[in-house]
Amino acid sequence: MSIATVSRVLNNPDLVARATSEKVQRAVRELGYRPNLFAKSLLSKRSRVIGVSLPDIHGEFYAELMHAADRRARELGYHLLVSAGAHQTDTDDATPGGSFALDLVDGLIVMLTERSRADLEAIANLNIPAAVIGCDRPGARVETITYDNILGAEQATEHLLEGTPPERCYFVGTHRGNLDSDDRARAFCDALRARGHEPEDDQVAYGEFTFEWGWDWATARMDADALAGAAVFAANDEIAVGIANAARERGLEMPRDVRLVGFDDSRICTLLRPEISSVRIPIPELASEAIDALVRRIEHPEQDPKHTRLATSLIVRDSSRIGAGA
Amino acid sequence: MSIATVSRVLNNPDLVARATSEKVQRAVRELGYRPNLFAKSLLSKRSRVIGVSLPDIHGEFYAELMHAADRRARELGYHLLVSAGAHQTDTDDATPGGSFALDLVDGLIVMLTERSRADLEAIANLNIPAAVIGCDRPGARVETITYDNILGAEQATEHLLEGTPPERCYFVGTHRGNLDSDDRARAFCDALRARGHEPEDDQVAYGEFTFEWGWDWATARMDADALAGAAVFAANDEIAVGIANAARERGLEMPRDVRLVGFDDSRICTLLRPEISSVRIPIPELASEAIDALVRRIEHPEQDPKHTRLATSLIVRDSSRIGAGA
DNA sequence: CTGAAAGCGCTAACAG
DNA sequence: CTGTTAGCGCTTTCAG
Repeated sequence: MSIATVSRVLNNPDLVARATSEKVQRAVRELGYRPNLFAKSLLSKRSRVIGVSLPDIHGEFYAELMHAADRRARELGYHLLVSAGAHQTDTDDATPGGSFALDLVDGLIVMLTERSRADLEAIANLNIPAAVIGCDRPGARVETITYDNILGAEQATEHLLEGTPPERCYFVGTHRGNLDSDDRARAFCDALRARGHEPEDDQVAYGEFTFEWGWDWATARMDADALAGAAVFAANDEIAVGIANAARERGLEMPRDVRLVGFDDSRICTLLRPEISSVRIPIPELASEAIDALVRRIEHPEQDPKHTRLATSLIVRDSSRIGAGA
Repeated sequence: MSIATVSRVLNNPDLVARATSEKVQRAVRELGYRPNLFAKSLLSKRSRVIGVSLPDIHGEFYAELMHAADRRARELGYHLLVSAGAHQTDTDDATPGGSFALDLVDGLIVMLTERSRADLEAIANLNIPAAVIGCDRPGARVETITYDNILGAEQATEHLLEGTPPERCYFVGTHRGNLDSDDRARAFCDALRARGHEPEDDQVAYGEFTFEWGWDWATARMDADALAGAAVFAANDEIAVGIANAARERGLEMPRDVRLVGFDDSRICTLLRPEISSVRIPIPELASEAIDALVRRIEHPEQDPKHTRLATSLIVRDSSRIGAGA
């Protein structure tokens, strides 16, 4: 019985006689034989491993995304190699450990959150099948999967504008240059302009994606006695929670004195009282679309990259509800 | 210039003349040459990839653990291949995709949370370097890293007993068979017994690690008018938050009417008002100890496996503080 | 110090 | 249908 026959039994069972096939299969089972993947990959140039490069993003988002991505990947017979920030080290001086993963992996999913980070071009130039989450540009030679920040932010702002005059509406974001926050800020401003109000400088604030920043912003406004009667759109839920807690500490009630909407629709929104309105991002879909897109790129490189954008949707809860006085 | 020389330049630079070495290095840079990892691994039997198998645990814990593990792994030149539940499929009928990862990986980190899941023996029998988080047994042929549930639960219970009589103390856990919850329940009961009180059946409840279960448990107790004056130790923070919200809904105040301690010290504890006392697990240490242990096992298989147990510590906040009336 | 040659475990092409 | 052979890209003897 030759070694080639064994290989055939394992890969093209039809090319081999029933009798021999069964004999081989039995032997395989008894000896606990398992083909060496390195040898296999050396030949096929495929590892069935997908690399996932994430920024150092907020815990819950990361966990949900990875969970769904892992699920979809294993359905398709792939495994996930993760790293936070692998992509940076690749574009910088390539450390042995840093560039290492690229050669092991059939393709790369990169989540981009900053305008300054290595952009789509750089990723396309890696010359490896790639799918980018969170950033798109028509004509890019990589798959892109985004969520519609503008849509969600528009809905949130319109909702606030229904019960609050434009000059009393505020946007509290993270630093300029963050792709999500910038989009949301823009949609917020556009919605105000559509009502004929040009946003003042102090209506749009830039800080961090943290509880503390939300708290500090709200505290500063209250010190100036300028929060009561306002409607606030926070660029994520952490900021929103900071604002909510600061407001309550000072005796302001939601939605009576302050109306509040967050972004991400994370677990915390329904754990606080009142529950916090937020814009939902379909994270599981985001993850599985990214996996599907990348696998398509890996297995059918001849097809043109697709650019997918997922809808977001405002979930209205008591923190911003009109006529839900305490 | 021969191919062997290039190999030497890249791996044993000292075995080659300065001049040639530099010529090669320049060429490498200019041509963007990168060694094929599959060929390398085929020879060395090493991929510098660590597999991480996680149960489907709560998001935040998972995210923190992975984050710290990734960090430590890359410091040591390894990459992380994650999957939730890969280990089950390996012990069950080995699907092509399921068993696949084992051959690619230099070692495996498995987090165990259930008594019924494939245990330490099964993992040791995989015949691959392994480190287990969350479960230990003296003499096991794998590295184990655990956190001291007993210590933290003891501290929590003692703290509650300082201000509340033993017969008014309650433990609210997840289903029996969960390693963490069972340990914490046991420590709770032992602490009560040490005060001469044998815990009643209704003082220890088993449900799920969810907000809803905490809410339901608290609601049922309040329906029986039996929560006021109680001190509750919840097996995780989600349960604790459910209890906290249910209690507030019915006008009970913490810590005046109910005292509450959770477990995990997650973000939510400091976002709610009052802030929730909780037992802290040192997740980053847990992750890096696991990586270190596994890498030790991979690189020095001759050494005996170590069994590490990390301390936990009670963080007292307003939800349980004695004399912190509302 | 450098080149030639063998071989890691597998699959694919080619004979038989 | 099955065995023989070549070779994937690298490291490592072994000569020179």
